[in-house]
Parts: sequence; structure tokens; C-alpha cells
Amino acid sequence: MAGGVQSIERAFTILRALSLGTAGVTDLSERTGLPKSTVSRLLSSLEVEQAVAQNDEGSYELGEGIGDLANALQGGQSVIDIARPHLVELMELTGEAVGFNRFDGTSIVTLLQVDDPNSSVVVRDWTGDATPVHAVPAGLAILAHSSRSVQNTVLSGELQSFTARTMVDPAQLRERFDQIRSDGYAWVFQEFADDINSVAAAIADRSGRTTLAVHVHGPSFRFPDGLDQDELGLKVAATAERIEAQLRG
Amino acid sequence: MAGGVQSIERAFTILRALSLGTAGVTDLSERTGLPKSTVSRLLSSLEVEQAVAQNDEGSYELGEGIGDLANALQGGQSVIDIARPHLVELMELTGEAVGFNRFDGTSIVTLLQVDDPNSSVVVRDWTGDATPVHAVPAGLAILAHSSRSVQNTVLSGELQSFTARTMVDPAQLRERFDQIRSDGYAWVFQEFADDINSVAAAIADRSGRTTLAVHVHGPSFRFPDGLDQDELGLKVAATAERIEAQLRG
DNA sequence: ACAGCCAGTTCCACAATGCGGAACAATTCG
DNA sequence: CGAATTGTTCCGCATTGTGGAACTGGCTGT
Repeated sequence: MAGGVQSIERAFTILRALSLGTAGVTDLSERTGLPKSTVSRLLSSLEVEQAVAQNDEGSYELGEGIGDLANALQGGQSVIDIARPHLVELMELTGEAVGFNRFDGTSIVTLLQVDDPNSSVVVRDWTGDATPVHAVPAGLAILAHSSRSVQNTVLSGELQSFTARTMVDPAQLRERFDQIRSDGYAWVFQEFADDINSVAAAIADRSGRTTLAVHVHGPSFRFPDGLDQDELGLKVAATAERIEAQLRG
Repeated sequence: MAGGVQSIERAFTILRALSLGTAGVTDLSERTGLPKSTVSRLLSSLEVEQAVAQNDEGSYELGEGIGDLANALQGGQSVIDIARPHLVELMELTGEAVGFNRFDGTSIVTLLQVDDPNSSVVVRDWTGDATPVHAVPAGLAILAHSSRSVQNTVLSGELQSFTARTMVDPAQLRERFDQIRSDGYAWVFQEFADDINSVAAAIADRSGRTTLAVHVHGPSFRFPDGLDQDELGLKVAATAERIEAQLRG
């Protein structure tokens, strides 16, 4: 392939320029030969990706997102690999399927799902799929441990109802975050789908930001019947803590 | 601005997916929801930027370029800020203008030029400009300390003559690299421009790769007359070593 | 040896997305 | 207050990025 994707080339030209020090739009424009408006637009996109950050004077510098990526580069072992044995253990403990999730700023993506091999009726495989952050316990648990601005961003958007039980009122959700932080886990009953119940606990990633979560879910007709909800919640939270400790290294 | 640059968003989606572990094109396609051909094309561009690398099995993982960017993020102080006092000192020592350069894989970019305030006839300001790697001493010094594959990449391209003295023969240049490594510096006399002479020494950056250089240059009619070329070369090399030591932290 | 499968790559018509000049908004300084 | 400077936004347009399909190469099973 002769030429690459120009936008990506330009983005990295800007990132490399910023790796030499804080710079403003005009300075970057002169140094890269790109028009000011192009630089500003690219920086705006890079900021959404957290690859750059704008300081108080309006200048730009590299952002945490680069450090996050580099942490993975240096770590060697993937986050999924680390989480997997813990998920298997939790699955065996509960007899239900277990999931590992990541918040990408917009939705919850299931990175890994470990199903109970003894169950014949199971919740379908969600690996790789996105679910709404406000309607699944992984999302709620992560939001509960996120900064005010992350919460505000999510709660200021349109929150869709998936069932009659989906909670979409921002004030109610904020109170719910308080409860989740106090409990250490989040339960969701038929809020995303009428036939799914689930409990999750949040995990801070290597950079210290809470973007991951582990959950247990099952069909509403049998889960969580016969299990103590508090006790199960605490087991999920304990699993989350073990994963988190191992991520920290 | 409502929507960002889609290509950049997609590129970072892929980078974040890879931060969770090595993955192939098909896997990434499923996980990101992007068509295989799009993923492949974006990966190709990211590879040129060294943000990803392809392993022997054809799968992709994060590349060194991310670590390079992160090094700057963690360092806090910019490379230019570190180099500046050393450049000023070298300028005062020599009475000529001094430059600090970076090799971006294709050409040499002058990041900073410190002029002698007492000179009335000076070489113009090259800050932010690109010069041909094979015709300026900074380029030659960096290439001399670069891997065989970097040298091959440059020497296999078309090497342009700028003056009657520009060296463009790859075999001759390879011998010259040997001499430069032995000397510790590189002199260029009227090879890029008939009225400029210059001497440079290479600097390894924080990641250990030799991508930087410091040079002294002046108008051919007076530089380097009256100065011992070996002695000046060694002074430039000493400045390079001091910058390098400080970069290493 | 051959066919099928699977993975990553390349091609190309097309339209969507990115572009850049110009206007805008905010801040600072004389 | 006006000018200069900086970063941001707008919008017509065409270039760039797209994605389906074909291609290429390697592996496996018959």
C-alpha cells in the first residue's frame, strides 16, 4: 500500500511534536506545516481519545491515554490473561457465567465471558459486544468510582430505557452511585433485558483509573434465587480486588 | 465540535484493543466492529508510525512508538528544554550557530537553533525545517549510529545531489559511517549548500535509539577557518554526550 | 496432490469524511 | 479602545477513506 491514512500520519506527527514539549496550536501548525484549523481539529479528536490534554493556558501536551497504552506495552501480559483464572474461579463458585468488562468512554464492552459448562440454559455470549453503561451493573459500578466529569458526561446524554425497570433519572442514578460505593458492588435486575440479572464490581486499571469490571450474570428465572445477594456481591468485589492487585503488579 | 475525526477514533480503538494483548486482523475486526479491510489498512498506517508492530505469526501488538511517546510524557521536561543550555554553551564556545536535530525516519528536522548574537552574517534559521539526512552532518552522524536496516532504508532511496560535493554513493557513505563512528562526529563541507559548513554528533534518545544530533554550522567563507577541526568535532561530541547523559536521567 | 478453510492484504468505485480558508471568540497589551 | 494574537468553529468541496470483493499464502485433511 503506497500511502497510508493521512489523518493518522498527521495525528502522530502532532503527537511526536508534543513529545518534545508543550505547544500551542499556532506553534504546532508552524512546526508541522499543517493549517491551524487542521491542527486544532486533530487535537480535538486526540483529546477525546485522551492522547493529548489541554492545559489552562490553552496549550496542549501529551495525555494519559498514551501512558495507558505504554503501560500495556511494558506489562507484557494482557489484562485479559491476568483476569481469566479469577473469572474461572468465580464461575465455579457461583455456578453462573462470569464476564470481564471495559468502559470505553461511551459504553461497556465485554472483553471476556466464562460460561458454566454445566448449565444448559445460559445467557448468550456477549464477548466483544457493547452494552449501555447505565443499564448494566459493570457500567454502574465503574461510574460509581469515576470522576464527577465522567459521570456528568454520561448522565447528560440520553439514557435509553430497555425495560420497564431501567433507571434513567440522573438524580436517582447519582444516589445509586453512592450506594454502590458503599456496598462495593452493583446489582441490576431486569434493567437491561427482562430475562437477565447481574451483579458487578469495579476494577481500577494499571493507571489507577476505574475502567474495568467483573460481573456474574444469569437468567432471571433462576438467578440469583437461592443465593444471598449481599454475600454474592461481596464475593464479586473480592474477585475484583484480587484482579486489581495483580494488575498493579 | 460534534464529531471527531473518525479515522483517529478508529485508530485509537484499535490501539486500545491491542493494549489488552496481541491480536490478529480478524479478531480485531470482530472486537471493534470494523471491516477486516479497514482494520488492516489502519494497522498498516499505525505500523508506519511505529505505534503497532506485526509479529511473525501475522498478529499485531503495540509498537515502540507508543513507548517513545510515553517516555516523553513521564519525563515531564521536554528534550528541547534539556538541550537548550548545552547548545548555548557550545555556541559561546565556538562563536557560531548551534542546532539541535531530530531524525524522523525520512529527514532531519531542526528542533532548535541558537545563533551567535555577535555575528552579523549568519546562516538562516532552520528551526522546524527538514533537511536531507544524507547531506547534513546531523543526518550522517545519526545514520552512522543507527541499525543496518535504518541505513539500508535511507541508502536504498534516491539520494539527491545538492552541490558538486554531495556524497550519494551508498558504498562510499557506508565507509563514511565507519569513519564517523570512529571519530565520534561528522563534518560536512558544502555538501548541502555551497555556502554552509557544519559538524555534528549524534545523541541517543530516552529509548536508547539514536534519533537526535547537535551541530555547529557557519558560512563557508569563515567556518571552520582558524579552528582545529578535530578539536571542534570533539567539543561537539562532548556536548552530545552531556545531553545524552541528561536525557537518560 | 488437491480442495477447502482461514488469515492478512490489496484493489477500486464511490461518497462520506476530512480539509483549509475564513470568520469567529476570547484574551492580552499598548 | 483598537490591534494583535491565540485557539475554535463553520461550511463548501474534493480528496481521502471506505468496505465489499478479489487476491495471496499457509495450513490441514482427504
